[in-house]
Amino acid sequence: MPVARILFTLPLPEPFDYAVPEGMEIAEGSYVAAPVGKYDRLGIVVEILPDAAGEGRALKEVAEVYPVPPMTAAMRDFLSFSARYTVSHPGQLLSMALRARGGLLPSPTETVYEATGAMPARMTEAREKVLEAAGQSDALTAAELAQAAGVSSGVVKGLAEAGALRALEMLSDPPFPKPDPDLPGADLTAEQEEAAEALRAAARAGGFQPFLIDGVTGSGKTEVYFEAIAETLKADPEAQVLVLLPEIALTQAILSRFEARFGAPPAPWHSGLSDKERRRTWRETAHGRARIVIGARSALFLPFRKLKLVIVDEEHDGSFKQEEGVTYHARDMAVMRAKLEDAAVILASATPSLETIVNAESGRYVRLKLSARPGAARLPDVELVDLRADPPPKGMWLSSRLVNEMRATFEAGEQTLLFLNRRGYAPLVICKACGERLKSPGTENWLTEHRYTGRLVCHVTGFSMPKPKTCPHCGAADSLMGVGPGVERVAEEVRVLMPEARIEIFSSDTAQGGEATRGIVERMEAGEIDVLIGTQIVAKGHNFPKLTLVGVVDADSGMKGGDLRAGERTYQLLSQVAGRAGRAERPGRALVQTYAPENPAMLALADGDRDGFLQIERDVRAELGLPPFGRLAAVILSGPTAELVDETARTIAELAPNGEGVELYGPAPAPITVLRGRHRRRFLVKTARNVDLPAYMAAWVAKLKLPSAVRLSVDIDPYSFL
DNA sequence: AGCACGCCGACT
DNA sequence: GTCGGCGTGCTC
Repeated sequence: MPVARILFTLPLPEPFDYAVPEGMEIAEGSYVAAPVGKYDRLGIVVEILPDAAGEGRALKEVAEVYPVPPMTAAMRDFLSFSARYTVSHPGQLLSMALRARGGLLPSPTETVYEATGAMPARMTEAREKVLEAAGQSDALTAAELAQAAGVSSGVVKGLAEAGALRALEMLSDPPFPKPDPDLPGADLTAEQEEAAEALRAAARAGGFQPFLIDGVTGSGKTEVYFEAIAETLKADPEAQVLVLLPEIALTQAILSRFEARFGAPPAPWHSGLSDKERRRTWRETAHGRARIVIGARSALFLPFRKLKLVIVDEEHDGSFKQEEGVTYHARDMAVMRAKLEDAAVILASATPSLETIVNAESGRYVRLKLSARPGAARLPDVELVDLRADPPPKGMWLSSRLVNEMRATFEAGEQTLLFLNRRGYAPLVICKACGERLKSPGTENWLTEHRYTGRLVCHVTGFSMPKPKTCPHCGAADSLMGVGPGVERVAEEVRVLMPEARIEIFSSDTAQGGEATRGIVERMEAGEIDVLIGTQIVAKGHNFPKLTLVGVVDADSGMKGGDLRAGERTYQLLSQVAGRAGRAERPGRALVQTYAPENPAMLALADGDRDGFLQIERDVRAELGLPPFGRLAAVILSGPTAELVDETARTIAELAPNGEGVELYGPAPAPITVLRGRHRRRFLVKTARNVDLPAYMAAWVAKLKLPSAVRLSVDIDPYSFL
């Protein structure tokens, strides 16, 4: 009997061996169930050993082979690579690829009803309503039909018995309609056509090839990559395409654009899907029938049969970084997946990340530049406001220059967006009597005053308390004072300066959940808001036609603050926020308030000189040996008490292997010091570019024996490290 | 992951 | 005397 070596979706130390019963159809990559201990568990066959391998061993038998085409070797390689790269267990990566277990079995069927045209012998009001509902839409189930007609499902049954409705068995997860790559695409400009042709040529040639589409908003990036999709689908009738987007960009609008171009909507994959929708997309992808899949970062782990093209749109977007559990960056993993699949990969952005720019300039990626189309929104004129020359009055934050522009904008019936990346009223509370700075318990984090809720909040740990009447340090009454600007305070200032304007705050405090966010966005679109004051939440994918002025309240705060990507993000944020401003006939302007107008990064910003700005960023990172010129990983320890975690941190620090070109920093409190009652400490590991960082991390972790209450997680390529 | 086995504290 | 806490080890 042959032996199947099976990797399970369990944290077992290695794949386990099972006997393959006579007559069982099994292959490498087969999805199987086999007994582990008491239960049958899900796994995949990673290897089939010859008959002799089972001799003299008491092996259990494979219980079941699922009727799904075996996982491809490329996908299995991708999972192994990802497990090694992220310093995670292979079984954990396999679970990520098997998120929709229902997809392993054929689609269930359901009974649906359609009108036969015959009238029942006895007609009632309820029966009429059902027949009317049945005539209006495609076949519905009894429950759906009854609900549409507002009657009980007994009426439907009665009509079926009377011969007026016909029962049909239908798949409850039907295949997706086939996209048609031969439908005509958009008319392309010469520049777009040139880019599209480069992509089409790659699709025809096949094989791994990475591209960057580097084009400003409105330059037609989507139309250009649509051509790559069309050519890929034409070149091979089995080829599949994966399009990754940030979760928030997965809107009906983008699905409609795909449908308009290919005559059918793509198969969707994101966190909001129901179980049914999820298993449908999974099954259709695994069988190779879903030809275009559009999804958020986790779609990267779908088991395609023949993946020939991967697109990462908005590749700079921070939400491609998975921060919990298995931490990965979907953009980087997408490139690796494409490589293992021998597929083309297209990264697209108006503000590419520095990593991607460096790859493009070194020639690893083919760069396709798209400039703005005539008539499309232009990037706004950016003007620096020197706060040393035009300081706001004491306790205020807006310069006279900015206020004058805001008034003029308001009088013209246009909108202003003020950008300040600080939630709440004031980022610091001090006591006028004794000078005490109020901090979050057990940390050095300042408490932020939130007037709206009347509380003091720690934005790092989530600690919050009502604002005390007296100073907790010296006991003085009414002595606590908020220092520095937050969006609430700037809103207060605008209310005083422009009492007639309609003002709203847009931050994660005022826009909890999609509902509230949509409300603000709709009011802004409808012109019901004159001044919107927002944190970085405003940068996300909105288009406000009447927005013509963007004011950056404190550009300096974004540039410092210990976060490696702060400068880069400020630039991206600003060009995105500012990019929303204005139309062709109403050009936008951006006023950027700064105390350092001579700072080269600020000057590049003012000139709209993205390449110059990136050059500065690149020099800084190269100097410090930071990504993409070096590698970073973080180790996070968490446990029930600070003492236990600190002690564990000291022990594991001593066990860190010495490595050439490896620097270890920490332990230090993690960016989120206390999370769900667990205290966290963090190490940062910085290595030279040529060091195998995952191997180093794995070697370190393997040596450790932690107290059971302490958990350790490794974050390769950490994104936030304030 | 789940589960069994096993060794110490307060209960019918 | 036992019920049950979770630390440790095992699953082909």
